[in-house]
Amino acid sequence: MRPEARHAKAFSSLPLAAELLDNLESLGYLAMTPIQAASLPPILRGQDVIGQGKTGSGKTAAFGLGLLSALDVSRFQVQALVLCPTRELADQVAEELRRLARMLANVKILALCGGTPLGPQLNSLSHGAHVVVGTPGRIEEHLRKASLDLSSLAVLVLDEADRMLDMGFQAALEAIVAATPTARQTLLFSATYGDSVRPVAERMLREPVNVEVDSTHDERSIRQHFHQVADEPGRLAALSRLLLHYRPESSVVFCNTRRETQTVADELAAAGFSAQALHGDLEQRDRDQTLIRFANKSLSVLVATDVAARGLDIDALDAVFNYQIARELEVHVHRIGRTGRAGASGVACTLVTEKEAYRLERLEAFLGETLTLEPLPGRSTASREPFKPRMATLQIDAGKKQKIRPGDVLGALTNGDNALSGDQVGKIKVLDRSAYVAVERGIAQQALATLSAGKLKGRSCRVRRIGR
DNA sequence: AAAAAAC
Repeated sequence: MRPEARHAKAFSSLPLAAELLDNLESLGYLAMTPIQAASLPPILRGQDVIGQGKTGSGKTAAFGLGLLSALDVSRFQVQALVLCPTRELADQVAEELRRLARMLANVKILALCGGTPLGPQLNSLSHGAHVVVGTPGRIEEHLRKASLDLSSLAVLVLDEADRMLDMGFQAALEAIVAATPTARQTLLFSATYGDSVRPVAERMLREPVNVEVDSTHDERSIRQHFHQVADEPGRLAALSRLLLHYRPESSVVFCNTRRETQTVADELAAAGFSAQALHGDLEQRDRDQTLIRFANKSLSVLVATDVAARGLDIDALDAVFNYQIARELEVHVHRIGRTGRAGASGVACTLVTEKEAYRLERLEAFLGETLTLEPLPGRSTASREPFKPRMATLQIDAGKKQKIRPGDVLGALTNGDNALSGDQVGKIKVLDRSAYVAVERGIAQQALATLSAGKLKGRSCRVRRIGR
């Protein structure tokens, strides 16, 4: 047991249903994290809460347990809505809520995001749901079509609340909030809150309780380095040198534009790195597949816009590289928070040109630390090879491990996730070095997410890399 | 001023 866990409070001290407590125990959630211990009592009393806690501090379970406790499962109406700023985050939150709700009978949790066909969503909605997790655009569209009824909503959650409250989401958010009862409970959660969001937040909430736990990242677990580069070609050379020096198995490179993300990913791939781009211009199925390959460790370097800055929960991310320094200071905090999660150590390197020096100064003031430019590490990277992911193994039911190769078809499995209906069947096929559920009856996308989460109708299914 | 999010 970790020393700080000694005085931590147990979930059993809260007025939670026995099914929830049993499930928490089976999930290995022993004690509450600080943000859970501070926010759950007011949440369970029905109060509005503005929660602030560093990335990976357990915010999802905090509001998740709150909203699940507020459900009346016998009423088949949408009683809780969670809004997220990216589709990937919404999917991840829905998955975590399903994990938390596992032992509650018949709780229906639906993810509604753009980039996926409307038809299946309309069909699912017609069968009813208790909890909806989604992105603003698609939720607004369902409201316009009257396919989603929020008049019985009891709990509204804004995840990554400061992003949800900024200008770009304003119109959609207002339309959605207007469709909910004013008597609802409203919960805001984020690692950062810019100054501009406070007044907007105050208007949405009623006498909110402010819960704040260690506002930013854990400085001890993330080593930050700043390196000066002369010009744009110098940036790419510096990045490739850093990748050869640290040789991270999994790392994210953040760029400030989609275009640059694509260029850098292409250049790295041409130089022999296992790199792919992730940004909002890509098809959703490409975004999903890239993230799954990254999680499976068949892809080593993810070159991304800030679509991946928040929430993205990939464990064992060794390093974050900022190709440019982020435009917003809060975003920098979210980006580097992708590494060093759950106590693991991580490194965050930021490339800075002379022109961007003023951003470094602002960051210094924001973080309240002295940030010094260091020379690039690793004098002798010339002879080093880029990190290459190896062959993967597939393990089903903790049984015999199977080696998998590109093109292999491993057989059929029934998918038991409650997001899918009936007897939809997918074949596990291997593309590249990652396991993949082949397209059959158009369910590939959801089946993919389920496979990577390790759930296939009672079977535990895990994709691992061999060696090292 | 860029990114995200709707077809």
